[in-house]
Amino acid sequence: MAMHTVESIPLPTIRRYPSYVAIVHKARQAGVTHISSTAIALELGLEPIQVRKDLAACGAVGRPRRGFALKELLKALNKAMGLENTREAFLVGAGNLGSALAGYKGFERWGLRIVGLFDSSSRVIGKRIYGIEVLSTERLPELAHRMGVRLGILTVPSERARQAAALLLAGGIEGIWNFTGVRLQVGPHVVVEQVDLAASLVALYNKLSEQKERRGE
Amino acid sequence: MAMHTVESIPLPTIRRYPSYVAIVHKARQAGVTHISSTAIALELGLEPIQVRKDLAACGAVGRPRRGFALKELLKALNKAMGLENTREAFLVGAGNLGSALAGYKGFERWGLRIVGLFDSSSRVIGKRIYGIEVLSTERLPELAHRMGVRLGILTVPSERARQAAALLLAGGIEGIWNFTGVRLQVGPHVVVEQVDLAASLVALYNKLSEQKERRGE
DNA sequence: TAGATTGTTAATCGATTAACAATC
DNA sequence: TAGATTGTTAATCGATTAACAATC
Repeated sequence: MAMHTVESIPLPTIRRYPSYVAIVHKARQAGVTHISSTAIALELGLEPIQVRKDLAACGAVGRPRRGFALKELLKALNKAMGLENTREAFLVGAGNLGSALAGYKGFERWGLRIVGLFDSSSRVIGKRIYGIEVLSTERLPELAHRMGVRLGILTVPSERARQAAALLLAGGIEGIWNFTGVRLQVGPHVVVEQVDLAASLVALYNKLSEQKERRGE
Repeated sequence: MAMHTVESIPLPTIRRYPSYVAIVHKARQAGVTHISSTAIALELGLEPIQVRKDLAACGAVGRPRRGFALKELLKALNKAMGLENTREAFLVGAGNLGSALAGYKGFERWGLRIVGLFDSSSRVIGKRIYGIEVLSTERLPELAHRMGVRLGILTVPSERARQAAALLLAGGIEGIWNFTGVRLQVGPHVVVEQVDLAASLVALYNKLSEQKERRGE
């Protein structure tokens, strides 16, 4: 069967899609049926041409003078983001950040469901956090296989990052959402998305000082 | 006084600096005095040439055959990141994520001290979170001015993002670390660093499916 | 000395932005 | 129709990567 290869969408474009979705929802609630790239750009502080390029990438088609039909646009964006099916994830490290993520309802909207919490500390194991019991990390690999869970969320202290990642890999996990600053060594079968708060903080400092320099120290 | 303009460092480079610092610390504990770009690259999964470019940008100078002196390198990195002085921040939105950030000790290492917690919900106001009392958001602008706080951390639900940002701006804040998905409209005097978890999650999905495609569906 | 490593200069690559014809 | 908006094709820009001479 000849499968026509879908043009792969640049990652920076993909990252902007959630904010486009937010705008589309807002427009829907305002009662309109279409939205132009200009309007989206204005709202997000982007260039209209960039919005059009991004939307073209997901296959959305607009109409001159009207813009993009909200319903169609939403469908195209969701499809491009891979939000058609829900994904289940295990979270390792039920500390402050881990608990916060486990308690955050908003991820359901982005197709993520946290179905297991793991920790290595006996002070936490057995407790319930937002209705989910915290299990010993020892049980992770077997459960991951049995439940067919493919995503891992890593929120352990950085000293334990490697160790925890090893458990996820042993469980056959395919993708890791890594909130530790540690760069993980994973094989070619596994992908990692890094959320690096230290990097972000330092970027903020830099923007601040650049900005001050711009207007004379 | 003729001030020689410092070459501004690319943001992607700045964002990698914290992970370089982590490697340098690790090397120090291992008892060595120098480290090569090759060694750093190997550890982080980068190209040696990129590491050298990055290190050159912060003014670090290495020696052929030896690499970079850890002590000097650390000093140069810290300076480039602007970590010489500590920065105080107010956090708005003492929910799950906000509390987690307030409780995270690791930020001190990156020069950040959270000195005020604010929330609009009377169920939270007056409570103490990790030793800091949660105050009413109403008091934020005045306190920010009085205490000279210049950084704001935004962890409110997205519906209240604009409103909370307005309070920070009223308080004369210069930089916002924004954990809401909402793109804030701030004037030219204020910088925003976005931590967009939805964007990150969607990027992870994309990497997953790209990866699967690469090895035949 | 030989060879590993730095640092500079040039080439490549990918994303953003610009220009403009097509369209409703 | 006139004019706003799309979408394509080309130009620009910035970061990454390559090539290689300099250095210890």
